[in-house]
Amino acid sequence: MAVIAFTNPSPSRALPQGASAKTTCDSSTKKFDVSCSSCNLRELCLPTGMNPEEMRRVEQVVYARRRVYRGEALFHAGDTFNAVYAIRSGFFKTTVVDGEGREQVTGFDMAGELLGLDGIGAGTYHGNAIALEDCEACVLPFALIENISRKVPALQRHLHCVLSREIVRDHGIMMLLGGMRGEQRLAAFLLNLSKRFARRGYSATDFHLRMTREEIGSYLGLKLETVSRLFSKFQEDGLITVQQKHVRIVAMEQLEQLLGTRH
Amino acid sequence: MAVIAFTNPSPSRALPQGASAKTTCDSSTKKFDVSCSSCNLRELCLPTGMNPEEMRRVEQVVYARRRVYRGEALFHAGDTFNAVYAIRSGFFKTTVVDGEGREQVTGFDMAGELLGLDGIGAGTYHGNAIALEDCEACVLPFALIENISRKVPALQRHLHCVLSREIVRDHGIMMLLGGMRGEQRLAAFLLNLSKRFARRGYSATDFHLRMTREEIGSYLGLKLETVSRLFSKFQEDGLITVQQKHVRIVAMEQLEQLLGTRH
DNA sequence: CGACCTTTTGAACGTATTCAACCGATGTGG
DNA sequence: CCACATCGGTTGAATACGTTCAAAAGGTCG
Repeated sequence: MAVIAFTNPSPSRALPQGASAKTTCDSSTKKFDVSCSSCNLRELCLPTGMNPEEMRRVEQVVYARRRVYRGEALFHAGDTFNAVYAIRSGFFKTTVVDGEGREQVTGFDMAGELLGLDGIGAGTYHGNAIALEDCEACVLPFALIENISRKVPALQRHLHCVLSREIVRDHGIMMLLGGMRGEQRLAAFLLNLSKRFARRGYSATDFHLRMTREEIGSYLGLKLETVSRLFSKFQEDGLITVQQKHVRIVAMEQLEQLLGTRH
Repeated sequence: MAVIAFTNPSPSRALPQGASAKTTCDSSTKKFDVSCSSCNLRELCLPTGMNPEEMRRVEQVVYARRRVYRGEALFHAGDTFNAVYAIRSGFFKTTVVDGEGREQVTGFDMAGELLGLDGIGAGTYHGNAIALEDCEACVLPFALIENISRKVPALQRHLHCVLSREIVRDHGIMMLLGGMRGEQRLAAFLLNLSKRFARRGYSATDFHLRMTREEIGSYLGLKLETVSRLFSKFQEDGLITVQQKHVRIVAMEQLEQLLGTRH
């Protein structure tokens, strides 16, 4: 039923018919029985307060699931944009590469978050989404989202909120990169991860970093050596303990205070 | 006719009836005869390829115009979100302020660009929009945009593109802040301004900066003294000439090459 | 004209980078 | 199963870049 998505009912200029094959015929992409209503990421992905009929329609948006193994890309910059992806499990990084080949990590994304929104405007994805561990994602053909959101205002609103929040999130990162010292950047990063893990039912104080020091550095506008030094310093100062990729936040309060200090 | 906007036909959760007064009764806000079709910013603001009937509906979105004098705010962070604004004339800066009172400039905006998209998600604006000179903006009540975009797919698509492009723009700034040296940041800034002025029919090489060194610095993650020094250096190197706020790009090529050099 | 704001420039300082060496964990092939 | 190669991480020392503090000049506006 969901296949009608690819007859592309929207008047969009950037979603050629033929291109859908790329997303749908991928060997790792599988159709399945949709049941967003029973998905435990429901409250992260979906609008609230829909009636059963609306819920039924919104579930049509989820066309398939896709497995992505560690190191593989969910999509690359320049790929034709057909769908956005909702992460079901696993951990991604998103990156952009500029004309000179400089790569920058723009985000780390976990279950319940949406990837690919940067592709709507140009018809091709602007950045890359790379799996940092084995992942599973729901494929949401964007033409279908647009189509159904015309009929289900709750979905329309939800989409707009998600897009807007992405902008707000980016502003937060700009603030971090533009105005904070290394210490504060790393503190902000750890606290942000902590909050998001907690929201998903994991420990807020004890977690496993899935990205390298270099990736953290790229995200925070620091070199990997600097990140490493800061981790060591935080440990010496009794704020955290680190062993390789395992981090434990020992003094959450003080970590938060770090953000408050001027320069 | 456009007044129906404020009967708020959408099921949105964040647009209380009463709040509309704030936007509409402002002394500087005036109703007027809409004519997007004859506006010379048409191709910047509007979707292309609409039929006359669609055009008529989309024009309903423009509820009023608002004058904002230099130094005044179009909106402040925390204000109730009701509308996004299309800049008709003038120059704005957008800023965000974090919990500790640190302010960061997130963008400089000129004619044809949209402000306020950061307010959709939370129902209140996330940042401030301050006029850097006397400005005029079209008031586009967001409930109305959502309503009409349900019926005019071209508008829906346009909105999504605008939101997505804003995300892409922010990623560009993150890249700039995260991975470039001061020199490159300022070069990127000047080239970006140049392109946008050119697009609007102004000189690409000769323009007037409407923001202070401090605002440029905040935007670029540099201190005002550094910005000043970089301007001087660029002048010594024969890339530009500067006198206060007037900039002339002398060697566009070399300025572009600056972006290409590693660190 | 005078007060104030913005900009420029200098000198000392501090933070993060660079280069380099080393360690530890992981994974592969003999 | 161990040796070896590789990758990621840590740490040190020298350096570079941008900041900070300070002073003064140039503009702008009442």
